[in-house]
Amino acid sequence: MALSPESEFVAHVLDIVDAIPPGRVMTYGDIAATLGSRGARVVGQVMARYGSDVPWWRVIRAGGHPPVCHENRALEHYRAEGTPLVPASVATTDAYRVDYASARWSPGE
DNA sequence: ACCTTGACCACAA
DNA sequence: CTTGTGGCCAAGG
Repeated sequence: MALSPESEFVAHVLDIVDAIPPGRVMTYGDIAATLGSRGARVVGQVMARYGSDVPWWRVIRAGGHPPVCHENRALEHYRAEGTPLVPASVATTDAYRVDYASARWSPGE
């Protein structure tokens, strides 16, 4: 449910994600802000439904970690593209996290 | 017009 | 670190 394939929102989101260069990432919130909306969740839903055709691994959450159920797949892409990663400490449940401070990208850069 | 669902975000304890 | 709470937006029922 939610979001029609013809929606401008979907087209815009996919366009932005597709424009993210290798080794760079954006957060759902940043994409939403770029769209002029604060609907970070809507962006997530677009990814969930239409992300199959787009480099979704370059879209991460605000904390620097990829989608909860896709961290393993995303990691392979990150290694292949040379995305700056930060190895997590042994005491944390997170296997890794993206160096968001260095890898964050803005459209038109 | 109201309620439910989400690959979310930020803050507080 | 973990939970909880509230807020955000779009579409379906």
